[in-house]
Parts: sequence; structure tokens; C-alpha cells
Amino acid sequence: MDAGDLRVFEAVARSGSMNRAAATLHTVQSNVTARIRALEAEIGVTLFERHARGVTLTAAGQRMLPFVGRITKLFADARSAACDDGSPGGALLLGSLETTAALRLSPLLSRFARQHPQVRLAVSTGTTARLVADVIDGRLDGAFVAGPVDHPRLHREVVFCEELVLVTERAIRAPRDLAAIDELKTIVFQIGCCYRQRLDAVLARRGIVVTRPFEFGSIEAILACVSAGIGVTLLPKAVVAEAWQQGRVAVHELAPEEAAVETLFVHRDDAYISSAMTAFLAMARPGAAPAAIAAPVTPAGTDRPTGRDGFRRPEAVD
Amino acid sequence: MDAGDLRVFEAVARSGSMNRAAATLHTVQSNVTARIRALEAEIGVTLFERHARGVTLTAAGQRMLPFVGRITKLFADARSAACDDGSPGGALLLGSLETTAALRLSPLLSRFARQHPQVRLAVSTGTTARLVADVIDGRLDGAFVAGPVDHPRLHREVVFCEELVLVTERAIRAPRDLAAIDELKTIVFQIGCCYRQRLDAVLARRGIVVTRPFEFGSIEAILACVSAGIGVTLLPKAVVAEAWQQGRVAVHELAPEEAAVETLFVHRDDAYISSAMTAFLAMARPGAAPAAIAAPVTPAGTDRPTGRDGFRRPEAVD
DNA sequence: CCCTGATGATCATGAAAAGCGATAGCCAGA
DNA sequence: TCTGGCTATCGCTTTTCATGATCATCAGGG
Repeated sequence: MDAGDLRVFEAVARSGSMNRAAATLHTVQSNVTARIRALEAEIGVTLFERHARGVTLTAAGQRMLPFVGRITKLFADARSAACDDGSPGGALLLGSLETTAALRLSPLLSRFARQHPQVRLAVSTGTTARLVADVIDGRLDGAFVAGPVDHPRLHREVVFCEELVLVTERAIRAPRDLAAIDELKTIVFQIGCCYRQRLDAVLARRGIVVTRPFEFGSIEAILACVSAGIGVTLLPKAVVAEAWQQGRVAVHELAPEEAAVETLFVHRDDAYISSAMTAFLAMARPGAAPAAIAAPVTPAGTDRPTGRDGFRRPEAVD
Repeated sequence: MDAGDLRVFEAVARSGSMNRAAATLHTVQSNVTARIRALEAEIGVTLFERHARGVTLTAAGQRMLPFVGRITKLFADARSAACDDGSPGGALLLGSLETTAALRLSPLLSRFARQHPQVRLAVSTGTTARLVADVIDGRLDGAFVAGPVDHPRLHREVVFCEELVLVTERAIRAPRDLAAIDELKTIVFQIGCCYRQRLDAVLARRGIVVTRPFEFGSIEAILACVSAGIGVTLLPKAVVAEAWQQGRVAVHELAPEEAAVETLFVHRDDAYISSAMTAFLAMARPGAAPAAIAAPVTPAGTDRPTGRDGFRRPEAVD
């Protein structure tokens, strides 16, 4: 049993067919059959049930499958570790929440890319749950997600601390005005978005009932909807600063315990930490953040929230 | 790069010589050389520095080496997982503290062996630190150690709760009498034994100074020394129950916070949990302890230990 | 200075394994 | 019953791997 056998095994398991597996492996079907048979003979159990429409994993095969990915990852790590001469290089696959990417990442990434041009950076966005799963399974090297996250396999590091604010159309002067609105809608990123539950909780605590939420894929679309009075949303203050300055939306601050959300950087604690990752971590840590992000300024609009509303002057968050 | 290459790499790294590696691998030197060269060519870095007296790992090789064991372990786990049909079988490599083995393990092990004859049980003894290291590195499947243990890679389970007692010669009626003894010696298992620090602390708290400890490898030897008045020791109450009943030694109870020591069963939380391990865990859990161990009985002597059997009650487990 | 002994590198050769293509056998569905 | 897609198997080719002999290198000792 070696790495090649496991790759064949995985391909067959995933495709459910020795023919398709052969195609993806750029080889021929007889070859795949022979290797699977040899593997089964070696370990003494049948891994697939053969039938006319392909093959399916036996219970033994199902038990074996999860190891393939781990072994593959470990081989890749071993190779990376050997090649890693201390100067950052290679690929760095990161994940991020949409909001974090929009708000915090661009200066960090551009600075990192400038300083370490050898590193191939790739950032994908998704929900916290999705990103955490990707990191766990080795599809990502690390990810920016919303806290709290607690997984024994993950190393966590707080890198940003966002202040969430309720965002409404301009006409709304205070959150309690929302109660009067019929069919109030919430507007969120995706089903899994962590801000969504928080928004529901925030509104529920004020006795405000909402109907089914709208989902949008971009911050701009969400703000446009809010601006048009279609619904309300919950976003980091810095994200909506610009729209607020332009007077497109109203912003309502929340109590600290409702507003605070920590953005964590997570990575597997047992994976190899490459030089690129080390450098990125050093740069992402709060203490090492010199790149000034555009600080929100007080807008000139009429509906400037008053101190009585509990609104504090916008300030750089981290 | 596959499993075979890594095995060759590891053998060369460990032996520091391609010739010796070839011998241990039951092959010839030219073969080893060729495979190492091929491996180096594949990943693009030199792994060994060659010189007239053998080879030494380069920095790259040193970074690569730790992965070999992990990958090997994962292959073995994958194989075990596939073969494991739900009925316990195969090998189960356990570790234990000497005292735990003497006191608690024999009924558990004999019951397990009777119930699961297919499983090849192997128990080695050592100190907590040593056992934990062995479990971490995959040399043991699990081990009984003294709490507290906190390692992110380990799953812990409290299985026993021992009451430690101070053991002295019969003439000593109370711990404070020890202060009068010149050159008081402590008698312990080994340097790394966890009871040793505790014994020192117990005595220090009473203002008793001790000289360099004696070390012995067996409980009987320790008790014989104590009985002969050579020194004092600290052992689980149940361990010394017999010697105490026979009037060979005196037993002094301690305050609960000094006396209590939890025996944990630890195993790697990311290793494959075989059916044999599952069955063993089920049997080792406090709740599932039907096999009556020889419970310490009240002796005719003056010091009367309370008749607790040391097993934690089921509801106390988390 | 030149032996001596041990080490790794290289090469030709043979064996083993893997890959390939074609074909046979099997089964579900038309 | 036929057909299409699937796996099993076989003979053949290609590639890889293991082997033993030989060479080059280097440290230590006379």
C-alpha cells in the first residue's frame, strides 16, 4: 500500500466507477482494476462492491477513505517542509468572510504581496462554517472567520475586532421605529452567514419580527436594498461608513455585547506552517498593522445619530 | 515521492549511512543511493550531505524527517481502519504507570483478554511523561497516566481516582514524627515518577527535609525498604493495603487535596480508534467496572483507612 | 608520502511491476 | 432479446526497481 494505490482508490471511490477513475487518472481501466484488486489482496478486505453500473464502497472502503486525504496532505506538507528554505514562497490558500475581505484584507494582502512576491496568494470567500470545514480538510491553509470558533484541530488568533451596526434606510431614526414597519425584511449575505443569526437576535430582543430574509452576494447590493427601504441589515461599522457619509443609509449602534464580533484567523494546528504562513501571520497580527485603513469620518448628513442614541464617533476599529 | 521512498529516507537518516540503511532495509547500497537521489531530484532539494564517513541530514532533510513517522502511522491506521470489521482484533499497545498496573490493571486486562481473545494486548510501564510522549508519537495506542495532563493532541478520560497515603515504618505514629528522624530518605520509583514531586511537597509542607531519594523498580522493594525503616514513600492506599494489614508498615492519610490523584487514560484524539480500543475504553470506563477488585479491607491495626475502592462513580465522569 | 579501509556514485543487467489494448462476461433497462 | 456500459482477465510492452561489480573519494595511520 503506497501513495499511488491510495490515489487510485480515492479516484474510484469518488467517481463510483473504475472507468471514470481511469479517465481522471489518465490511464486505462484495466490498470485501475488491477491496482484495486492488488490493494484489496494486500490488506485482505474487499473495498468495493462491483455491480453492473459501477462500484460502491464497502464498509471497509468507507472507513479507509478519510485517510487518503490526510495522507495526501501529509505528503504535500512533507514536500513543502523540505523545500521551504525559510524565505516565503509557494502557494498560500486563504479563505475569508466576504465582509472581512471587503473591509480589512485588501491593504494586508497588497502589502504581503508586495513584500513577498514569491508567494502565490489565493483568497476565496465563504461563510464561517464553510471556511472552517475547508481549513480542517486541508483545502485551505488558513481563513479569516467570525468568532467564536472552537475546534480542537484549529489554532485561533484574534486579528480584528469589528463593531457591528444596524443599517436601515435614512428615514429610520432609531431601532425601535422598525417595529412599526410591516413586513420588515432582513438582508443578509447567505444562509450560513454568521451575521444573520445575530441580526435576528438583535431584532428579536427589541420585539421586532421579521419575515424571510433576502440574500445577496455583495455588500453593495445589500446597501442598495437597505437604502431603498427594502429591509435592514447588520454589518461592520467600517463597511458602511462610506454609504453613511454619503447619506444613503442610517446607522444605529448597538450595545457592545451585541455589537462586538471578533474576526479570527484560523489554521490547522497540526499542519506544517510554511515560511509564507509564518510571514503572513506576523503581518496579520493586530500589533503589526501599520497599513491605515480608510477611517470613517462623521458625515454631513442630517440624520447624524446623536449621542443619546448611543452612537460613538467612528473610530478605527483595530 | 511515495511510502517506500520515505522508508528509505528514514533509514538513511537514522543510521547516518547509506550502507547501514541498505542493511537494515535488506537491500543493497546502490539501491539506497539511487532512491535517495531520485527523491532529491523529485523535490528539488538535497536531503543529505555526503562525506567520507557517511551522510548527514541537511536542514531540508531535518524538516522532512518528522513527517515520515506521521505518514507511516497514518498508513497503518488506514489499514487498520479498513480491516476493522467492528469486532475487536489486532494489537492494542497500552502503557501504564507501575502503580496503576499493579493496583488496577490486572482485573481489567484479564477480563478484557477473556472477552476479546482476538486482541493482542501489550502493556509497558513507565512514567507519565514517558508514556505521554509514547502516545503522542504513536508508539502506544493509549496509556494510563497520572493527571493532570494537558496536551492538545490527547484525549483524556478519568478512569480511577487514587488516594495517596504516606507510608512509613510501623514505629512512626504520625507524619510529624518524621521531623525527628535524621537523614530521612524518600523512596520512589524513578526520577520521572509523578509521585515523587508530590511526596517532596507533602513533606516540605510539614517542614520535613529529605535527602536524596532511593529509587526502586518494584512496589515490593519499596515497601520492604519502608518496612525496614530506611525511608518513607507515597503510594495509593490500595497498593499498600496488604502490607498494612500484615502490620509491615504504617499508613498516614493526607488531606484530600494532597491525597487525590486522578489516573487518566489518554490516547491521541486524531488517531484511528479501533474496535479493540473502543471495547477497551468501554470496559475501562468507571461506570463499566463490574469486576470487583480486591478492595482494601479494614485491618486490625490502628490506622483505619476508609474503605473506598478508588473507582470514580459513573456520574462523576465527563 | 602513500597505503588502507570505509563510504557513496555509477553502470550494465536481469527481474519484477506497472501500463496498455483487446476481449470476454455480466447485468440493467429499452 | 438486444444494447450499452461496466468490470475481469489475458498477452504484450514499457518502465521501474534491485542487484552486483566497479570506480572515485576521503580520513587516518604508518
